[in-house]
Amino acid sequence: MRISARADYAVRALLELAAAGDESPVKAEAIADAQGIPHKFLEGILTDLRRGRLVVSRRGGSGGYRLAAPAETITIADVIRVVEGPLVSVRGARPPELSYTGPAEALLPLWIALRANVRKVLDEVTLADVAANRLPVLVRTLAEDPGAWTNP
Amino acid sequence: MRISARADYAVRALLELAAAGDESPVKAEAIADAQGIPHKFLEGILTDLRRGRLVVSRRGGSGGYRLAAPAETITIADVIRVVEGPLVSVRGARPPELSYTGPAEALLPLWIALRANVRKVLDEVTLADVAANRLPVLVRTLAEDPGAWTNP
DNA sequence: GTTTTCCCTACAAAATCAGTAGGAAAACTA
DNA sequence: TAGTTTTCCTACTGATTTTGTAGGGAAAAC
Repeated sequence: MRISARADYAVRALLELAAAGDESPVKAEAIADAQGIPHKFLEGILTDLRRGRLVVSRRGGSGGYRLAAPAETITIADVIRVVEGPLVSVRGARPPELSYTGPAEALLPLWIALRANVRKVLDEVTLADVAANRLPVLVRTLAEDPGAWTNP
Repeated sequence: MRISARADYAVRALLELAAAGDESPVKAEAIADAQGIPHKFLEGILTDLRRGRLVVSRRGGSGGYRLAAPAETITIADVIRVVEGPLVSVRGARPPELSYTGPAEALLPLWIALRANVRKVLDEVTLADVAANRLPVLVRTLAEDPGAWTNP
């Protein structure tokens, strides 16, 4: 289960916009520099985000990108869905589209539960939460468990 | 965040072994037929599972595969780690290896929390649980929420 | 009218995914 | 011992996805 570079970059780009506020747009190159993202690659990602209505853009001298909605209303799950598609998929299909037989029958509710627990984190955290370093209590609790940081 | 065909097939193959019990080994072809998995592809997966010490094999007439340990002691996370590597990775790296700057700093604890919540499901469910359709209460509860089955 | 910046298309190397093919080695059976 | 069965090993292939790069066109600001 991997988060692609596209998704990671998309979230970081939006966090820069969330931090910049609503006064003036931020240029793609400024975002790329701030977060160390290849600038032409980022442009493609920003196009996806615009088509997904998460950002609005303006061209010209004092142009750039702004969030299309308040940072408090955009969740991390929203971002991943725009750039990566479904949050969780199994063999390219969403869990409800799968069918299992024999001893594997209970796999379907398992994948559903997995997706539910992923949503519990990504659907609850907004860009504003991350940018201000104020994660919801549930998420803080999960992250504060010492075992959560050890590798296997 | 996707579960690959390899991982899905691996879990289903092991569930067939869990259901078969310990008496006699199950042939690769029998597993492939039972679960509708391409047989030569499955052979490669079973090799991984053997190298990962999740199954043992025997050749010849009455050969086949058996679980290397009781089904109650092998978790779904174990299986995914053997065939896919780390449970959750971001841009190919495990969360603790990442570093973020500026407004993205709180992304690291977020990915850690995400991984922790994935583990809460996959580390707690064993092959025996799924094969017998007796998922742990936590997982049942997650899967029974009606909203968990709706797509976006 | 010039500059700036987004916007669009096309391309491409590399990795991953999902298999296939053919046979060698080992174990069992008779 | 000979023959059958099944795992085990190596290699290969085609499709898709990922992660970018290159070059220029269109709109907006100044």
